[in-house]
Amino acid sequence: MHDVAAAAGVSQATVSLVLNSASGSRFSEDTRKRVRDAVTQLGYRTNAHAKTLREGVAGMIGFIGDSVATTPFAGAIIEGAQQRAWEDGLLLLTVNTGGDKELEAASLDAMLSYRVAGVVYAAMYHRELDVPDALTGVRAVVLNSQDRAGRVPSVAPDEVKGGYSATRRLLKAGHSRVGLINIESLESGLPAAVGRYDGYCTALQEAGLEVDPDLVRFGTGGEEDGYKYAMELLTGPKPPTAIFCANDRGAWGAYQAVSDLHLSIPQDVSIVGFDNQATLAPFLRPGLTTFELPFVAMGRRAVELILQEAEPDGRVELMDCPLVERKSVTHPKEMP
Amino acid sequence: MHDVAAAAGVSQATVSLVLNSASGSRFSEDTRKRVRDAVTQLGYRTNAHAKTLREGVAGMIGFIGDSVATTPFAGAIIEGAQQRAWEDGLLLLTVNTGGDKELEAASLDAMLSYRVAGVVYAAMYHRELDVPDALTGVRAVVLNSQDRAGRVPSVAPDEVKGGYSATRRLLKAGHSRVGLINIESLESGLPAAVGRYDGYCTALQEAGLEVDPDLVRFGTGGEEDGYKYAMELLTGPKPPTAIFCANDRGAWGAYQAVSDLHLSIPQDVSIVGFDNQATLAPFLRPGLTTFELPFVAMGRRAVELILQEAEPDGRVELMDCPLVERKSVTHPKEMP
DNA sequence: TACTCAAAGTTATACGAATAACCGATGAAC
DNA sequence: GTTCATCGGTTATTCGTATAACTTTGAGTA
Repeated sequence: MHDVAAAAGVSQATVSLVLNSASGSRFSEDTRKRVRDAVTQLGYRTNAHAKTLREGVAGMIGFIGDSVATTPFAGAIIEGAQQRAWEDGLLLLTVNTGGDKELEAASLDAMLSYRVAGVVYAAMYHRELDVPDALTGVRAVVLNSQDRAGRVPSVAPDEVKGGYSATRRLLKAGHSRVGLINIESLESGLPAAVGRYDGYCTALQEAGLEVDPDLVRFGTGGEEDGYKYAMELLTGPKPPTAIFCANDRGAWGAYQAVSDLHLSIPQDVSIVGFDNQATLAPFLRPGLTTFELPFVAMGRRAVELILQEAEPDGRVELMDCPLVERKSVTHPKEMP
Repeated sequence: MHDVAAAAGVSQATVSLVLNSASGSRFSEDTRKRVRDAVTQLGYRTNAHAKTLREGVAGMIGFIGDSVATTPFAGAIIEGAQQRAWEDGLLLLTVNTGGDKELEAASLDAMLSYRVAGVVYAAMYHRELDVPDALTGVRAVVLNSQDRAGRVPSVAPDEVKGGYSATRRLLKAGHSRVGLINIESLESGLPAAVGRYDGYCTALQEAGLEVDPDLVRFGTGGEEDGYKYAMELLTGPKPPTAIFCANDRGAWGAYQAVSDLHLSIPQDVSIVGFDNQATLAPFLRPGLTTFELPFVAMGRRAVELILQEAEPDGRVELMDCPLVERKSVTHPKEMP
């Protein structure tokens, strides 16, 4: 900047003021032009560190993920966070810890050394977690999970509503025997498993139907469980006419079971998935009707909370999972 | 740091020297203890910007990707880059441009303002690209692609060797009629399509076999093409006993075709894929033998090139695609 | 006793930008 | 003819750290 000042024949302060002050009338047009010319000619670029040093806080937001970068469907979470950050001219300083607590602490430390405006602490899957102590000193948001201690605000998908909507989708099509293949046991405490089950029950009860334990299965989220339990349900005494698979991988297994039974989707059995897994759901035949985890929206929202002036509390903000309509749902056979 | 100095009853310089100097014998043990106590008591954390300001270059590396974060199988590329960077204590400043050239230029500018130690310019898929001008002023590496102008060094998968190895794998199993379902036409110029085809031809010729155009198909990379062309090849006059699908999605389609023809993999036809797509290849039945794009290794290598002292040239560094052995290959039927 | 040397610190400065406070010249108002 | 505002800048200082160069003290040595 001194070089620019010298080249333009003005003082360093003038350069700074010309480049930054919004109210442009402070200096003569001639001077401003000389400054700008010198800038382009010298290829001058401002030093963000000097600026940060003076201003106290950097134009960066820290993003710590456990395995977000390597988890296919969660990469979008970074995308959303980064989009929103950039709208305010901020960059993202990202670290993928792979679950390594030591790396987590060390990199968080490094981020704080860079005086980031805040830290997004993102998890690969929705759960309750303990945030590192150092996080409580900064503006922080837990993403796709919730702080067990309830001190840090968080943004997470609304699993209950998701399970409710998925079940509603099938009920609305006319089904009254709706199976559920869940991704985990309720004892696991996994919000996705518990919440989607809750939503399922609520939707049924609201429609005046009972929750039939014979129609509910708890697996481990793999497609082999989807296969096994779909097989069980469909070959049972009173088979369901529709199945809500609490994840797309399970739905894939269910597709294979339906195929092996020489039945068709959706004519013989309707299926709704969950996750809208990009590499799977659109490519199944027929395309899988499913619900999307709002990764981009959640990433955006988390950054937004950091940018907000308001003092954060430990509130959990739940976001809707939108329906992605494809071809795997229709009305049951017996209904004309 | 001044506060720490005051609390410890020493000068700021002493604090700095105590905290940073490796040769510890400069100060008395007593003083050093007082300094360290003051640091922990005050919760002092060094200001990286001040440090950078003095030293000229930041402990950060810029990472610009077109859609890397949202492309499922390429997230690993960030992972690798970040791992390697962290080994030298550096953080990654990441931006996902989504192909937006304006955003790309602006964010690159911001990165340079932060005096990053270098910039990794990563592409979602392997191609030839034009790097932004501003990149030539910094230490930069093109990742998963190549600089058309040849000025910036790059790291990319060795497609030719990949195609060669895949074909070899089938030849070694005893097949002599090996089909190829490619992901794109040769005219597309797509390195993955051209390279894998080259490797395929080389392997055949090396084995004394001719490249039979009737056994080669060019699709667009979707599973529907895999289905269609596998169907064509297998119902043709002289069907292949093995097919090399130049991507896993195509292989998935081929699986479906084989199933529809009431044939079995690998008994009736062996299949080799490419990409080792995490959400697909391990879950097909039987598991798909395929080749892995070395994303983590490439990410690591790119950062390594930036960290290296050596003055970079425009060299293209090709990295091996390792074989991931599963269950979709065996010897042909007629061979006992 | 005078001199050297090591130990244990301290002082001063630079990095690059932002900005509060100041300053000189010109023209208008009273 | 003095005052006073305005224009168009400049000077000086601050942020937090690293480090070259210097100082002080005390012990050892010739």
